[in-house]
Amino acid sequence: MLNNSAEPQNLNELLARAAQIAGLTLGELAAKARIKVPPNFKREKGWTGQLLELSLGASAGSKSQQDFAHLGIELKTIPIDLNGRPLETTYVCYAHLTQIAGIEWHNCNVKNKLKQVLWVPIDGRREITPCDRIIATPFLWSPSIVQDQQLRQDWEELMELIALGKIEKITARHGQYLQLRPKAANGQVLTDAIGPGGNIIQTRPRGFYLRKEFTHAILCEAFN
DNA sequence: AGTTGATCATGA
DNA sequence: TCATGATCAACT
Repeated sequence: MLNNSAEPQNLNELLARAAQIAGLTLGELAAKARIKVPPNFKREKGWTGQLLELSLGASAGSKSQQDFAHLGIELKTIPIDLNGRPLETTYVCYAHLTQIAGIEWHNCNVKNKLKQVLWVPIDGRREITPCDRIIATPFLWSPSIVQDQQLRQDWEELMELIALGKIEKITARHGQYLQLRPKAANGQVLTDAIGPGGNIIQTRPRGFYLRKEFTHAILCEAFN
């Protein structure tokens, strides 16, 4: 998907653009971008996120940093139901499983990614065809002191297990707000990780995800 | 293979 | 019914 939209030069420009797409369907926004909407997301799972990047002028190709790096803002679409509840967990970033010495909460990818997020809630009910799904009101969010602490606690617990070579003991049930789950093209993909004896083992790549409970709280305070 | 964008689909 | 574990696509 090509990025033919100019980057917003400042925060107001970005927020103004975001406000303008509220209420549109994905079909209407796709028409503006001159791209086709898939009948479902069985194959193009990240299509909505890419449409929004394109429409809001996110800097494409800039990996491992925020979508709007010059503004320090990350863009996240989030599928919701009629009650405004999240339908899916939210991917944050890839989890490094080796060479984690020196990585602390204050300088980790999770904290950096979530410093400022432009959330774009979208009616994601599966009974509605992607073309007709309506974009709700986008809003800017930064973690509160409490939220930062919640994420930090889970992150530190997970990272400690990883550092102790217990990656294979970690399941998605760990962490109250932040969880670790497989993140790869398929189950055959392997990457290095720390083994039980401090040796290097092969395991499935993992990613950090925000639980629905956490994002629901974010949505609630935004629309209370 | 790594990392981004995520949702799918099956077992519990 | 729903979360976990698996998977899909693009790009590097």
